[in-house]
Amino acid sequence: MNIGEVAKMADLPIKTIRYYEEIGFIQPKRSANGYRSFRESDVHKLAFLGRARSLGFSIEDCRALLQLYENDTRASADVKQIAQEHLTRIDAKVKELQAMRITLSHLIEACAGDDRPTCPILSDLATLS
Amino acid sequence: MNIGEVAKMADLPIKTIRYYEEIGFIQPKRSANGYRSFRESDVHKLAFLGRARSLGFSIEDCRALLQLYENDTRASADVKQIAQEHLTRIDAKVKELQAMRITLSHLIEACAGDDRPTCPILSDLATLS
DNA sequence: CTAAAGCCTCCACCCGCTGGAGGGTCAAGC
DNA sequence: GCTTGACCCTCCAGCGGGTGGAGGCTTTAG
Repeated sequence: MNIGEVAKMADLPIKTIRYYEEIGFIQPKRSANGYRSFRESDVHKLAFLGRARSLGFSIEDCRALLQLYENDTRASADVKQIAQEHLTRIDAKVKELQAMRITLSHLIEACAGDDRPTCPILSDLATLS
Repeated sequence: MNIGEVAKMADLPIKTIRYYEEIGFIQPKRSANGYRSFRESDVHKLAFLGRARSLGFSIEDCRALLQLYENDTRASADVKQIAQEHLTRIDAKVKELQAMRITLSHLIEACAGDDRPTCPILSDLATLS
């Protein structure tokens, strides 16, 4: 399979697939013309990576997950730990964003949003903490 | 004032202040020895920027906000619009993270997390969508 | 035979800093 | 006067995770 077909099957941009090869996620062979030649298993790996990335796992998490995926003697505890740590990071991020959200929505509510210069949003930003 | 003092007052890393000069947020003069020489107004601007950044505004948002801040004839509507758009982006991000969170927490719950290789997390990731 | 589509490599860029190398300057203590 | 250490400077590289484009092959369709 050529890269274009694989890109459609794994639902990933061509550039991303080449990048994933560069960082060692896959090692497709080359045809005589220099084109990458992908196997079914590459498509599976790429789909796996795409799904993991869409759940927000970092590239390094993906690398670890991929290794576990390919390791028959893995312990599910190792997978769970990676996922758990990632969930913790997500929760932290959500909290951070929600804190911003609250402050911001209060400021927006307080702002007249007309043609006058007085603005509680700017006043807040200008406040020395 | 030298950069170190300013960094403490505005609660920003020195590197960040130099970067903010580089991208045109401030234009401190130079002393004879080549050191940056900051005014009170620079400290105010930097604190403003720090606060805006901590609310998640992008650098380009900050640039616009700073211009409005310094413009006596601004319309608060312009400020409000920037804030509103930013809030919308935050909401989108929160939703995205929460969707990940839900999927991920279900998978984690379903995973035994022991020394056996069977793992619903990996099974899910490997599922072709 | 030609045009378009597809593939290749390589390099630069995005954001918002951050770290480090390799240096000059200044204030305090001896 | 000299050293030490804290400051300051510039310049370059790198983070994550790709993305865009230039410039050039190859393959395929008509």
